Amino acid sequence: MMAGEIAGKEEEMGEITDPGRKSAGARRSPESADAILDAAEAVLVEAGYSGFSIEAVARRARAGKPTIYRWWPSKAALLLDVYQRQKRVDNPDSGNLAEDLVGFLKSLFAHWRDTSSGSVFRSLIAEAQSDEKAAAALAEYARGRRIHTGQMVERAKARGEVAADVDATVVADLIASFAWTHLLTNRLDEDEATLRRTVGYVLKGIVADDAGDATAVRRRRRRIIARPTK
Amino acid sequence: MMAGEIAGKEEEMGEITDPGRKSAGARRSPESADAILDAAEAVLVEAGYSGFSIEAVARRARAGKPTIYRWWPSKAALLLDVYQRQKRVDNPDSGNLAEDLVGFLKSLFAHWRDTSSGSVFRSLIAEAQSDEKAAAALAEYARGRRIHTGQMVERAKARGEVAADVDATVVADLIASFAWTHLLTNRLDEDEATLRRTVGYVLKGIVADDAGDATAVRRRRRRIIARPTK
DNA sequence: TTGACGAAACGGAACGATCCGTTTTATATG
DNA sequence: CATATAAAACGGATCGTTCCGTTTCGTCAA
Repeated sequence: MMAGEIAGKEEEMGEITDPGRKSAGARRSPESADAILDAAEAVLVEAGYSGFSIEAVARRARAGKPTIYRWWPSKAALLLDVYQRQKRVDNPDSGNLAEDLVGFLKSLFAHWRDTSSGSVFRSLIAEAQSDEKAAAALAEYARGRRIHTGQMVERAKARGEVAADVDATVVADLIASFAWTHLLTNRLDEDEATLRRTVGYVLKGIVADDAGDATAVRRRRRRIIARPTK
Repeated sequence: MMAGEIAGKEEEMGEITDPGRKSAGARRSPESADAILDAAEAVLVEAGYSGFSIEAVARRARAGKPTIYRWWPSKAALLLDVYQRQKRVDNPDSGNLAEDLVGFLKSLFAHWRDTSSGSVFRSLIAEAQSDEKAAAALAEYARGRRIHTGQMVERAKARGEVAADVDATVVADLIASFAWTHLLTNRLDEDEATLRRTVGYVLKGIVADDAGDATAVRRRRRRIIARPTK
């Protein structure tokens, strides 16, 4: 589309005013792009986020800095592309939401821990605190993931496992928040019992069963209270 | 007392035409420490995290860089002290956990949004991704806050509002995680309805009331499933 | 078809600015 | 005298940009 528009404009200019020859020139090198992305990942793995710089990536990739800046305006943009090219964690679909959510967290933590994706993503979050464009891109990405993760909840709603008025993206936000802070605070080795307990609290709540009349009244009114305001 | 002393000194210094502080001589200067912490906060507010540097803080505080490095080994350490000197958000104690948690989130979001503390804390989280000491300090701080926030849940347990076997720090972790990601993704303006809904999901869960026998059985077994494994 | 041409991309080098963490210098104070 | 301080300076690193020579590509004329 964009390239086609530019080509069209060039032809118009050629007909109207200037018989000069116009070449499209050299093409971008996919090999260079891949080498830069590979190098970015390698530098992050080997030198950590504090050792990550465009200079280091350029050196590692045997690429010119202007080449990197031509395609990626910032460190954050580069990190985002590195993260985007990495494999995504799938949503389990076991027919049971607790199993799905626990399985999802376990897979996500293992993925973040065992590959470079954890380092990439936490670096990206850090960059987003000082780079507005990165912050916008991260917010957009997070929005998409909330919808995707929320599909597990939507399926549970369709199965009648979860109340019909539950907002799946709010639940997904809770689960993702829990994962993010675990990543940011070096807790990707959380034990499964805690994951199960946490998921259990979200699914079944924490209110007491036998607290007495006050709680019983509260439970009878639960539907009303939880009714959406929008 | 302190402010009065400084005010007097400013008048004296104005007369002398020298804006610098008096040296405390062969003693540590509390004035310098305060000036540095004040400057750190001001630089962060005015220039954002991307404009925050030890160089800028030194310039602003009219302090030598060695002086800063003598007391704070890193940007993160400085940011942590800036955050620690700021007012803490109190735990509401209304006798109702939902109100307490919603009130807590509202206060925390407002605090982070309306003062520099939000900028400080998110910068600190970002620093913790590249500085191991900062990461350890942040983890320690987060641990303390989980216990503190968990007191709202402990009180609810004592009231019989929350099941006795609920781990208060896990609940606090969920709430804090939700807050952290809101801070990191520029969502401190979240509407109260969403806060209430989120807190509601944690307190009362999201499972369906009338899903049929499967859910009823699950509810009868809930106590067993939620039994702690440790 | 071949060769020349101009445009664009490339890697490497260099640039001026800024910051880093450290050392040096001059001054003030106990 | 010993110590802390602010200011200045230091060598090194990175930033984002410009410059340079070379390569690649599409176009055109012979």
